[in-house]
Amino acid sequence: MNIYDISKIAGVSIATVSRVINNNPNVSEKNRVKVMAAIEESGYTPNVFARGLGLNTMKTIGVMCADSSDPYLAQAVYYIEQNLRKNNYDSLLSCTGYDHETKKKCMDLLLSKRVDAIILVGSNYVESDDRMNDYIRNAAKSVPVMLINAALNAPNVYSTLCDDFSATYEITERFIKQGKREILYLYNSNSYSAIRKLDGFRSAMKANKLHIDEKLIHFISSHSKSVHEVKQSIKSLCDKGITFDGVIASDDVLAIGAIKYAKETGISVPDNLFIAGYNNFDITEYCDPTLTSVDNKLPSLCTHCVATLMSVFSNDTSTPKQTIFSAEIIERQTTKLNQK
Amino acid sequence: MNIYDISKIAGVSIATVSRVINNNPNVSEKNRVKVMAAIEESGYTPNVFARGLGLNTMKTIGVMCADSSDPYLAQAVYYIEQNLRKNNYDSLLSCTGYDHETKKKCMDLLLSKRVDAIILVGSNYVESDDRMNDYIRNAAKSVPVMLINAALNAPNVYSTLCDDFSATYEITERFIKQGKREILYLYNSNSYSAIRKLDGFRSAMKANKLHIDEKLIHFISSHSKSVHEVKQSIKSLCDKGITFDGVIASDDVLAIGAIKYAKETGISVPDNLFIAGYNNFDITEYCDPTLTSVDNKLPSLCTHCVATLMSVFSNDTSTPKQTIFSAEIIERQTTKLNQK
DNA sequence: TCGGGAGTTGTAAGCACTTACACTCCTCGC
DNA sequence: GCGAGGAGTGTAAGTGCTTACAACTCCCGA
Repeated sequence: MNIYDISKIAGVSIATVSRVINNNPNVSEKNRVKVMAAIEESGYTPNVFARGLGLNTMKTIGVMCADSSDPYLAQAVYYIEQNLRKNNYDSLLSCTGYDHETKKKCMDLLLSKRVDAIILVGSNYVESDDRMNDYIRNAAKSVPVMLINAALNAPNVYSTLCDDFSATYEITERFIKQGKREILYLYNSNSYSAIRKLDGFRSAMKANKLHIDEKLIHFISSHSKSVHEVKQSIKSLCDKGITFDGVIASDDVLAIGAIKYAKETGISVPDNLFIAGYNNFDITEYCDPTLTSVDNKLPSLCTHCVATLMSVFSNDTSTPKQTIFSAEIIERQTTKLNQK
Repeated sequence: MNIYDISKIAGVSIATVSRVINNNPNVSEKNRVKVMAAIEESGYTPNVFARGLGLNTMKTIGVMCADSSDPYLAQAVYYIEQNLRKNNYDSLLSCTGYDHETKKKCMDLLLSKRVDAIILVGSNYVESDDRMNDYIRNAAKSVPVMLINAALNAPNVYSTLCDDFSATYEITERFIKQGKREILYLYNSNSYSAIRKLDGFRSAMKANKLHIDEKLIHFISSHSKSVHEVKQSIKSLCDKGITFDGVIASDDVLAIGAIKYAKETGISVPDNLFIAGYNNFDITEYCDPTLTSVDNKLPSLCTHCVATLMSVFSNDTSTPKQTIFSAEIIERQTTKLNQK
C-alpha cells in the first residue's frame, strides 16, 4: 500500500495525495475529503524512509545519557520524551556510560541515523579538559546539540542548566548561620555541575571567613552509588580522627550514606549533625529522618530545552544559547535551616 | 557526500561501493581497499533513509513503557537499550502513560516509524479484559512484539516474565511459618503481574488453611507512588479497627509506606510486624530498617528478551514464545525469614 | 586456439516519497 | 469580451541506496 494506490482509489494524482498528507493548503476541499477517505479505508501510513529521503528529517531526536537507570537521568529522559512527543518528535535513546570513547561512538551512531538534533543529558558530557569536548563541537556541525546541566560555548550548541553554584552556596551559608563550622562536603564526580557545586561550597566558606579543611572535601568514587560503600567511606574518614558537624552532599544517595553512618555511630541527626543532599529525589522521603535536599527543577529544564530546540528548528534567530534556572532548597528533618 | 562521490573517488561503480559497505564478499581485495580509503578520507556515512527504503529496516526497535522515570521501568529500559546496542539496534523510546487510548496511539506512531519490533516493558500493557489486547495482536501483524513481565497468547507475540506467583506464594508461606496469621496485602495495580502476585498470596493462604480477610487485601490507587499517601491509606485502614501482624506489598514503595506507618505508630519492625516489598530496588537499603524484597531478575529478563528478538529476526524457528524466570527473595531487616 | 566457468564489475530498475514547474480552469475587473 | 492572475492539479525529476542481471576479464583444460 503506497501513495500510488491511494491516488488510484481517490482518483487523483500522487502529488495531491502528498499534499493532503503534508497539510498543504493548495488542495480543493473535495479532493481533500476523497483522499482522506481513501487513506482511512485502506489504513495507509506514509513510508518514513521515503519521506526521510525527500525531506532529510525523520522527526527524531537523539537523547544521550550515561545511564538511564540512574534516577536523576531517568527522570530527565522521561520529561524530555514527553515534551518531544508533544511536538511530534520521537526520542532515539542512547545510554553511553561514562567512558569517553564510548560516548563518542554513540554520538557517531546517532548522527549516522540522521537525527534532527542531539540532547546530552547530564553534566558528565562536558569535560573540564576542553580538548575532550571536540566531539560535541564536531556533532554541532551537523545538527543542533543541546546540553542539560552543562554548558559549552560553541556554534550550534545550546545549554539549559540550573544554578548549582548558588544553591550550594546558599545551603552552605545556612549551615554556617546555624553555627556549623566543620562541614564535610561529599561529592562523587568531577562533572560540570559537580565542579560548580563545589565552587559554591568553597565560596560560601570563604565569604564567611571560615577555614576550608581539604580533608573535609571528600571524593567518593564510582558511579555505582551504593549506600553501603558511601557509609564505609565516611567511616574510614572518621577513623582517621576527622570530625564534622554538618554534611553537604552533591547527591541524595551520598547524603543517605551519611544518615546511615550517623545512625550506626549513634550520632543524632539533626541535633548533633546537619545533613543535606542534592537533587530532591523521592528517596529523600523514604529515609529516616527525611532528607533536606535541593530541587533543581528538572521538569522546567526539560520543557525549556525542548522548546528551545523547536525554536532552533523554526530558524528563530532570537533563540537563547544558554538558559540558567535557579534551584530551590527543600527543607526536611535532617536540618533546621528555616531562617534564611 | 553520497555513494556516487565515493565511487568517483575510488574509481569504481556505486554497486562496488555498496558491496563494500554491506560486506558483500564479491569484491576484489584491491577495490575493497580503495573504497575503504575513500570512505575513510571523506568521512562518508551511508544515508539511513535511502538504505531503509531499499532494505525496509532501520535496525531500530520501539521500546514502550508507561513511565521511564519509574525506577523499575527505568532499569528495564536501560538494560534493554544496552542489549540492543550490543546487537547494533537502536531504541526508539515511547513513554505511553497508563491510559489505554494513549498506549494505542503510541504504538501506531512506532509502527509508522517502521521499527523492526516492539518491546512492551511492564505488565500494564496486558489487560485482564482480553478485548483490550487487540492493539497488541494487531501490531504483531506488522512486527514481532515482545512483552516483558506479561504474557499474551497470539501469533508473533513473545513473552519474557518472572514467576511472580511463586515468589509471592513463597514469601507468604514464610510469613505463615513464622506465626503470622493476619497479613495485610498491599497492591496498587491490576496489571498482569499484580494479579499473579495476588494469586500467589491467596493460594499460599489457602494452602495453609488460613482465612483470607478481604479487608486485609488493600488496594492503594494511583501510579504516583507517594510514600505519604501510602502511609495515610494504611492509617485510615487501621482507624477502622483492622489489625495485622505482617505486610506483604507488591512494590517496594508501598512497603516503605508501611515502614513509615509503623514508625509513626510506634510498632516495632520486625519484632511485632513483618514487612516485605517487591522488586528489590536500591531503596530497600535506603529505608530504616532495611526492607526484605523480591529480586525479579530484571537484567536476565532484558538480556533474554533481546536475544529472543534477534533469534526471531534470524528466522530461527526454534525461538521460544514464552520464557519464565524464577524470582529470588532477598531478606533484610524487616523480616526474619531465614528458615525456608 | 577456443569454449566455458569462476570471479568481478557496472548498468539500470526499483524503493516511496517531495516538490518545482507547467498547465488548466475559473473568476473578476476593465 | 478578454486578459490577468489565482487556485488547483499533474508530470516528472530528484532523493541515495540495493540488487538483479548482463557483461566483461581471466584462466584453464580440451
